[in-house]
Amino acid sequence: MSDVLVTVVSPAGQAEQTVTAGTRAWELFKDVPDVIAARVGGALKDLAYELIAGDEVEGVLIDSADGRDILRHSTAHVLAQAVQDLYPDAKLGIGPPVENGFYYDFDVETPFVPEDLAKIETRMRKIIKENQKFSRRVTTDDDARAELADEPYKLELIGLKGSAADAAEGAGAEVGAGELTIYDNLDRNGEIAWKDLCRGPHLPTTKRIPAFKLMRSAAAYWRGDEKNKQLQRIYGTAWETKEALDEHLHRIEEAERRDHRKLGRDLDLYSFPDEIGSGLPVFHPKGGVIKREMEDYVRRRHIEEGFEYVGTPHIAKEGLFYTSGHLPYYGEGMFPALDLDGMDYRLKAMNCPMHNLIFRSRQRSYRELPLRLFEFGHVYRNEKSGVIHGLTRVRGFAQDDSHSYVTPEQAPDEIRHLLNFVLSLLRDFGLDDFYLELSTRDDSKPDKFIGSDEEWEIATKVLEDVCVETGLELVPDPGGAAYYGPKVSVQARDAIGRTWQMSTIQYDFNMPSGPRFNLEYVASDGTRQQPVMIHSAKFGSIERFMGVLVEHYAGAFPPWLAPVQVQAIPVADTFADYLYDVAKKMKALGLRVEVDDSDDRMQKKIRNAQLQKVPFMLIAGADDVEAGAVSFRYRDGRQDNGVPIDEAIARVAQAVADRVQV
RNA sequence: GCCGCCUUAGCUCAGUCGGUAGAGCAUCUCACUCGUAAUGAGAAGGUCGUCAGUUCGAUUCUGACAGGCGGCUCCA
Repeated sequence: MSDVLVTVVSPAGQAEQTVTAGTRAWELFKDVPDVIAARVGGALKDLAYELIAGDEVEGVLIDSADGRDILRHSTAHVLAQAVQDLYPDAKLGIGPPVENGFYYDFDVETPFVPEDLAKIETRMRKIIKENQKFSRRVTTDDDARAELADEPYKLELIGLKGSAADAAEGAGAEVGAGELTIYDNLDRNGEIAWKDLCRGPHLPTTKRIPAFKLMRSAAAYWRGDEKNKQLQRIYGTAWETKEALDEHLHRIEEAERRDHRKLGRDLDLYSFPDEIGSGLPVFHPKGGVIKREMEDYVRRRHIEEGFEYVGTPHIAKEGLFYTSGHLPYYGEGMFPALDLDGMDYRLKAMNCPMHNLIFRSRQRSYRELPLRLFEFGHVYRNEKSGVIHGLTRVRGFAQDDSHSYVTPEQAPDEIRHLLNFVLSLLRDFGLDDFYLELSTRDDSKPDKFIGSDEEWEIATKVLEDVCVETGLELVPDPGGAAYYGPKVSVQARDAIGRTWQMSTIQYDFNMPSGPRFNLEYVASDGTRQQPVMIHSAKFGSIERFMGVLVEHYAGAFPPWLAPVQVQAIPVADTFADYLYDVAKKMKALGLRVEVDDSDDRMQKKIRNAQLQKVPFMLIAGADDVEAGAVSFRYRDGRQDNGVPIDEAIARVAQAVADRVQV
């Protein structure tokens, strides 16, 4: 038997090793139980892979990103096996790993209920305990079709092989671009217990699944297209250890604790009255404070950055939205028409048409450009009922919307200016971890976009160049553009690592054009030229941004945003007047102070202030009165007693002015 | 919009195998005047999401609708 020379790559470095022909990858790693797959020449392989001369082999640890994907994908297989054991008529869809877990789609007669999940989970544990072996087998298209004749969705995937990754998210996990493979699950006797069309790789055996949990079931359209049948999707999660699973479940609890819908109720910020309608929030006084602080600050910053504040109505004659292209291209997103004296009016879904009319209200000179119009424009969008979600997805909202009218030459600078402005604003609100997404046209759907190929190319290039300059991560989003132009969106990561789409900047050569608004300015040579317009929303929407801030801060706002900045608490009733005097001085500086003069005991008042997440508690009793001082208690329980009144006031005022967290 | 689940007091939740309901917190009243996360007592509060149907009788069973939740699709 001949020997083969392979290179083993490990964190320690590379080492050449001679093994006998027929040696399998697992033999290189038998001392490292956490290795569950191999990376050979960059490609992931099963541990059963047979080494050939010249291979560069690296062990894949179960707790690495690739290792977790493999673990989760294998767990998805176990899920599918369990489902078909219990529901033999279930047809298989796809079952890829996703962030923090996996899912598998099934076509079943009756949808799964929570009790079914419990049953399936039990069955899965049994399969895991049986220590079934994942065994890879190469097949041909024709053989696979014969073997999987009862699996209509798998047959469809075989037909899509190679382009599967484009055809449906996750389908690439089933059929790769290369050869077609089936994985057999072999029981102790080597009998095939179950099998699935799959690209792999997989764990060596089911017993290598250390910890998993089924999370929920839901419907999902086959291949992500709402024209297709809905399959029943089961979501689960799997981890390298029981501890890692527990941590994951704990993180989910933490996210629930921060849910802005719950905190909005607890902190009396806003509500969603049924009587008004789905997706139409109302802001209570405390939410109103946050909203006003946000608006005041952003309005001021816009003016400092050269924007002019304008105002436009919520409703307009329908013709305007034909001119803008909204009705033909965005019609299903708009509310139905209201008939007034035989004339159809529409609630606006975007502010740009109105701003264009302001631009067009008189002749414009090149000397005025860039002309920057800005407002908090309230827009109304007829969102499908199933997508409405707290403040982050609503039907009526205010955009901090601006339109910059520029010459084509000015466009790159203006976009740069806007992007830096956006990022600085988000940082001011405490978000400082971003990436950018560049949404471009879907060339296969020309009827969804207006304008020429050349114009799109220029616009996209300008946006891309500016994005690259920022040095931030840039993620492509093909097909995500607005109908009138490509878009950059700023995605911000919050305190617990979730990302939110906030700001957008869009380059638009279409609306100013002849067939639309026919916007013009007089150039230095006296000719009439068409400006480019750049749409930009910094928060995206005030509502969504507030929702994100609530979750980011878990309701514990920095003082400048906190609805109540100082809660004054007398140790006993007799000290209330003393605190009223302090509060009066603070109010004179514009600070938001409340004195709790209720009948509650001070301990209860502290508890209440704590639950309301007030940044400063100001406590005063006999000791403080005697010293002309007050005592601070902070949200983390920290105390600072006997602070002279003037110093205490200055301390609060400073924290507000500096927009810092305390 | 689609699929599943859910809807009992302001909030969180019990409960009624069909005979019109209960707790804690919050609210109000009274007493207590207290040094860093819940003082005590009492009161008030619900046509059990809405509308139909079955029934002697429906909060409970059935259906439709509305709203919510989790996904899918979509999106600021």
